Amino acid sequence: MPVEYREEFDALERACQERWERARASAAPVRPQGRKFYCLEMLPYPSGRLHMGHVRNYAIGDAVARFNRMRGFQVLHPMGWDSFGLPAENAAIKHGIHPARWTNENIAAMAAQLRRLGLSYDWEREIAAHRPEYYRWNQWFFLKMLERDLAYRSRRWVNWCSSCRTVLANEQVEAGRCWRCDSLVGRKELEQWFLRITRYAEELDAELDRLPGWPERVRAMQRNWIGKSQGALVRFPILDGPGQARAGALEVFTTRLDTIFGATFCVVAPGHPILASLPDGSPEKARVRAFEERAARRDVSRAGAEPEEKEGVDTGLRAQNPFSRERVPIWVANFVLMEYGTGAIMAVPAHDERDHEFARKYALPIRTVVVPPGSGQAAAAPQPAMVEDGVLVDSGEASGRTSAEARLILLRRGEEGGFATGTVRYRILDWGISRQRYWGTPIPVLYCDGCGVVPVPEADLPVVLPEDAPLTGEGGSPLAQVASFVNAPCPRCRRPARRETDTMDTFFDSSWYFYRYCDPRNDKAAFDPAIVGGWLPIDLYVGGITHATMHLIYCRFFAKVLRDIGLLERGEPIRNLLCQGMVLKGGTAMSKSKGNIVDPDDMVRRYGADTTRLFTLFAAPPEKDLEWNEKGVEGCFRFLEKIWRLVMPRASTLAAMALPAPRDGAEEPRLAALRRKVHQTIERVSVDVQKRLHLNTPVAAIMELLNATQEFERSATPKDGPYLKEACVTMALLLHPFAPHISEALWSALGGQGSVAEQPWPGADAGWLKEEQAEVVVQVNGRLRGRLVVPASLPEAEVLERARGDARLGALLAGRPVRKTIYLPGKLLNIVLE
RNA sequence: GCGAAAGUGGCGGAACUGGCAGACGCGCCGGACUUAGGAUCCGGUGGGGAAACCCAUGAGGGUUCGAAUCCCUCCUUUCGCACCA
Repeated sequence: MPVEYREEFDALERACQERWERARASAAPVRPQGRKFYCLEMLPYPSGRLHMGHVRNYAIGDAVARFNRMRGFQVLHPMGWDSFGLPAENAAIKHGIHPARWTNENIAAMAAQLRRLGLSYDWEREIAAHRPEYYRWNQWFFLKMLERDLAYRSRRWVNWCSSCRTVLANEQVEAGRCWRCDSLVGRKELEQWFLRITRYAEELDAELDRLPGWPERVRAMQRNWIGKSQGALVRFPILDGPGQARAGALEVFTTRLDTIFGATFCVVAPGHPILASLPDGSPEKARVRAFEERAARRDVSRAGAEPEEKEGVDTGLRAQNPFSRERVPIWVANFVLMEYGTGAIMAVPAHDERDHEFARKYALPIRTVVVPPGSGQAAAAPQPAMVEDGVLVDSGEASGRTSAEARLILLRRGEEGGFATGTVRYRILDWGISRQRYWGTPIPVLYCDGCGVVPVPEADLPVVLPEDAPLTGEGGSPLAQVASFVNAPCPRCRRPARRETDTMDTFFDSSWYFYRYCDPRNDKAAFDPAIVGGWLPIDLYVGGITHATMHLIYCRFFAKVLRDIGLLERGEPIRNLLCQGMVLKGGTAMSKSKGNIVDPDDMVRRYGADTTRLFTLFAAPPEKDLEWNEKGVEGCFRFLEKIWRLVMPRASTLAAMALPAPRDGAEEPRLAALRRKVHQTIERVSVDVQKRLHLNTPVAAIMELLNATQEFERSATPKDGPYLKEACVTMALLLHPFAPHISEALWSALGGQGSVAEQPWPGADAGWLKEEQAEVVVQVNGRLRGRLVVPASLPEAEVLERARGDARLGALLAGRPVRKTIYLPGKLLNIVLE
């Protein structure tokens, strides 16, 4: 009695994994020769336990990696750890475990889980962000950016999470709440290090159009985030204010210069510098100050929430519309943002909803200057605002022109007059990277009373994170309390200086790790550009959609910086991006709080790695959410059991046989049908994985082949052996990307030499893909009326004759003139009657 | 509101360039083997109809010999952005 799969899978999978490891089956060469494929999955945070989202992510990547290895590519498929960050520090505060120990133990546990899944990583390239030999290059990149004025220090209002006691990037604030702990985000003013990502805003935006291998929604999200908008800066001279006349001008940004003759007032944001010019002691100043204080208070908890009621006060300042020469009031109001544009706007209530709402509330004038094309002069103010482009009225020389023309005409005039400039603005802000945290990369600068900000010399890198910082969760940066770290001589003057005590945002770590994988043990440089040049770009990057705007913008920014430094050839590191869907249970994401977690270890114990992986691939296409279904898992397990039961009892017999010659069996329908199915399956699996990146349909195709082979086997005689063998061997090969362990067992049982992983991917024989006897679908007036089995090459006229000869079809066609026919050879005949 | 994606059996999903709707799996129904079956194997399974046929891919229209697929209008869901001037 042969061994059942149920009893065998665990030992079998472990044995395979040991063999692969011993044989270094997944090791990539230093430099690829010939065709290369860089297959990458997003760097995980070592939380300590794998979840199903990880398993799905890695099963997808591994299927693609194994497939391409068999296709003869040299595949780089690495894995590592995004091992700096808050949870390690929180664990230290809560349980008194040192972050390093916690992190290392978690890495060991998760690496063991990954190994048990049989993922084909080149573990010799493993990296971890918290190791000095890695983060030293963070520091080196930071120094390079400092040299190029891409890193700078600035005092700025930042998002402050009082629970995590740290600064958050805008991207880390979701609807006014901390992306990790979900508590309300406040504001605080701090000296921060920034990276000048805005210098690359234009390129980051423009190149989105040249990333055809990226999902449209990710590109849309990035476009939105970068927020490019074309417009003009217009200077409104200040005419007078409370108590006195004054010089100067208010600069506003607008994308609707065509509406400028309708600008009946200006609005500045709270905190706008012009407000400081109000004379102390004036009632206007008091009014404005009171308003600003109210606005600032509200700002703290409302960031990202619903827009609030528009409010403002008249500053008493008056400016002149440089186009219409009209005198307009300047207001301060809560709906204008200091962070965007110039922090000041011209308000055109007739043609902007927000301005309209504000003007109604405070009874400010509303003047129509754009009307829909074809309508005459509009007298009354539109209600609500008419925001679309149209034709201008009451706008001087631009009257009668379209909005688009008017924008050009007015801009030219403004430029000639010296009061307007065409410009482009971006919503994206510079990337604040300072974190008041311990478990991160120390920022390599010192502060010297004599020399100011002094970078740590390259030769002194890495600035190593001290081990003994007090982690209490209170106070500012833990490093500030480590005297032996803080106090260091100034590299320039040698006098006592203080080290920077903030650490880097961990997105810095993950912005360049995929270069390091190419050259992971280099201790002279972050990487050798020649080696990286051979492997990049990443041919497939698989990860969650959650990183669409943060990680995936930062790493594009890094690529451009590294290109400009001369380390990279290209500024876009990722050719194809696959954002896999979430793994759900009961319609929602698995989470501890919902108690709906499915434990990967548990699945592997009960069904094995192959089944667990197979289910995550089979149940849904990669980019869609996947609903976990235990019955579906059992279905996948049954599939592997069936193939096992088909092959194993016959394996030794089949192993002794030869495969059939290329055209053998062509005359006998049973044999031909099986061979055709074999080759059609090869074709389907190959095309779906390679061209469409669909992994559920290839699995389904192999299941079909199994069903066909089982049926064939039931009526098989000993002389059918070679054909049965061909089907079984093909299944063993095709299955390898999806269920690699069982494929090895089937392969060697069938007499295969070496590992399946080393076999060339089977090619479909074109001769078997063509059906010789084709089933032609016959339609009458576009409706399905019958089928005919005919030789595939039969001419149209004869197919029509046979249709007439068919009892049922003949009856339908009899006596009715044919207007025309449409014939797809071997597939379909549509007979259109009068 | 703006942007993106998606609506197909009881469920997950398939249908590549417009050409047999529902592959494959789950579930369900029936049968075989069995002391038993929640194991295994075989058969069936969109709806209506005795049948010929008819109806059916969110709704309605259109293009076409032919539409799940293309076009228009609308509805719903998910995601992202949201006072960005």
